[in-house]
Amino acid sequence: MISRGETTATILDVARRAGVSRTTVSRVLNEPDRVSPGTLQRVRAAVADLKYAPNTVARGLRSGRTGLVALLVGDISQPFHGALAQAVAAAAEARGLGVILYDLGHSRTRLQDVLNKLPGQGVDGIIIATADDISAPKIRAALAHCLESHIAVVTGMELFDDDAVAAVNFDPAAGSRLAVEALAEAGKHAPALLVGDAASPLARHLARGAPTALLVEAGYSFDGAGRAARELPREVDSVIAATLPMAIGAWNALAGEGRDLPLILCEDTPLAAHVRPSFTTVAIAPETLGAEMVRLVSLPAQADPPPVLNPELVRRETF
Amino acid sequence: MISRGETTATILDVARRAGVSRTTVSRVLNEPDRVSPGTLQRVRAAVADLKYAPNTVARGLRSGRTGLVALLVGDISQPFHGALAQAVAAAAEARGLGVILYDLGHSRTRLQDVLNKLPGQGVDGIIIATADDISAPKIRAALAHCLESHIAVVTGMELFDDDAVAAVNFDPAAGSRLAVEALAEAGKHAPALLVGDAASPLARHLARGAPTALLVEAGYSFDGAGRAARELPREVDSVIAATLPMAIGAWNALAGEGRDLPLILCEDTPLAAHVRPSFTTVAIAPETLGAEMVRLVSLPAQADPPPVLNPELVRRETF
DNA sequence: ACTGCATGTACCTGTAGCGCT
DNA sequence: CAGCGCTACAGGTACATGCAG
Repeated sequence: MISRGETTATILDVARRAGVSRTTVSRVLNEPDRVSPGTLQRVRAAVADLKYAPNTVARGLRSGRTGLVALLVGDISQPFHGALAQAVAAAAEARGLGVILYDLGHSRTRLQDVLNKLPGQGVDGIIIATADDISAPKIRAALAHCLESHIAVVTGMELFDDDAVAAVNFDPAAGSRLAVEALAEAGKHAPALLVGDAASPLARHLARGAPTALLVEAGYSFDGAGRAARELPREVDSVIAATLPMAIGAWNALAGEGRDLPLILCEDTPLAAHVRPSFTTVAIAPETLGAEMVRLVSLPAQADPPPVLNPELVRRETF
Repeated sequence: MISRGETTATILDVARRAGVSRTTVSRVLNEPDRVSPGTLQRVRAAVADLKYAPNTVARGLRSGRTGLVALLVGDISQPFHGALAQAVAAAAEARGLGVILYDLGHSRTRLQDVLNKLPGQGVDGIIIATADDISAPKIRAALAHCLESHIAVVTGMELFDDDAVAAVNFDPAAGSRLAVEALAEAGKHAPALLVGDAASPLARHLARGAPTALLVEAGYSFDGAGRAARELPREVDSVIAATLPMAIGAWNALAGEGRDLPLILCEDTPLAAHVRPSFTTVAIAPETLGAEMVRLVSLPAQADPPPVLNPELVRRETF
């Protein structure tokens, strides 16, 4: 049924068919203003006839831009990262960019390996969408090499102070602060803050916004959060959780013990609204984050500072 | 991208430093057996000295292989697709391949657009991990074009009978059959089968394995499944659901009406085990599926037929 | 003539810079 | 200057050839 045989058309085929040179075809594609209407039309007809699509590999070799962006996520199987990847893919598509996916599994050595490999891969930009600590010297060195190779680098939050690396202007502390305030208004003054890795920048940011909260490290898993929740001191009267799986794990563990503490989740994902119970969140929509990351990565290095993104409190069943 | 003469060495720099020709350096990298031990060592030393990494764009242009595989998913924000993407990324990494992510949003026209673009993108393979109908003539034509361009194509299940497109040897009907049998043993003989899109191959496969079940189309969303569940006839005594969000939506809707029907979910994802209630599944682990897809896509076209993957019943709280 | 190893050169497909009309 | 073409690349790999033993 599906047959093979013909080969794909090159720019030369189009040029011959339209009776022009390769250069002219190239111009029709890249600078149409500089081509006369007549040739424009003939070339475009030839392009359509032959179903010509420029070979991005060849283009990349000559121009130095591949139209590819690397997306580095901590763990793509987590609901939030899935939603974020979707947003990034959509925003990238809108700008004619492709997205290469790298799942880090929260591993620092893996991050380092990937960063070392990327300059040779010919990507135009790197989006680091992990909340893990990436300040190790070897990682900094790898990042520096990427920047030397003129690859734009963007992080999802302020991971370290370095002007060369753009960061989305979103402070997780604003979210945890909002959560603490909302809980306080409801008379809850002793929240626990459940984070995956206490040493991670995300955890430190969240803790900064919730200085009164009891910081608890629970790993990123359901079970870890469940165990941590069961060991929460009696005086803890509410919970702020970093990720949805952790929130679910903690909630189920507490419910199993008959403890019904209000809980606020610090990330937004469609699932949070639809699981039972649905989770109250303070967060930024993944769509917003993804779009902003892609915008930053495709921007010239020293552009105006990114706009501040403020998290929003969405009340649902857990608080 | 990579600027010349500064930080990034080319194969010519290595060749000069080692006192050999470019060809020899190339061979050291690609066919080390064909190089004498002495030169091998000298060239490798030069490579290390200059921290040389081959430019994959240039390599791709000449060799026609880029080491990139396109992963087309129906909706990456769905938990199952996230887990699958993770598995695919891991398996690809193990074979030295990169993964370009395309989110289709269950749109046929989007699939068509992507397939039309891929031959020019220089990908070596395409993994179609959607369960949607892809048999439209225009899509077939686009697929044919990909195959003509010597791009390997793999689907996650039998989407149509075509030898040129490899498919994972997994029959969803085996899963739904298993589900029906398990329910029957428990005295449940009138299950409803909740699918996202009744016209999709997945739905048809599942229906084939569960001919006695009432087929209900619910869209892929929580809410759609909830509405569909509320309208289930009284005689329905159990539910088989295609996706986790649908299972959650249906379960919550039924619970809201005090109806407590046993439910079996036909896809596996970590979340299924950890939400409350945890969902009984008949499925194949995403890791297995992902690994198999990558294996098939990196195989020569007419290799031996893929091994049969059999779904497994995992009992949890919903049945 | 056959082997083992290295070299030379023609590509792969576009785009940049400059030149011509 | 507008409109288009020529040619030299970009950085590798395929293939044919060269040259010892």
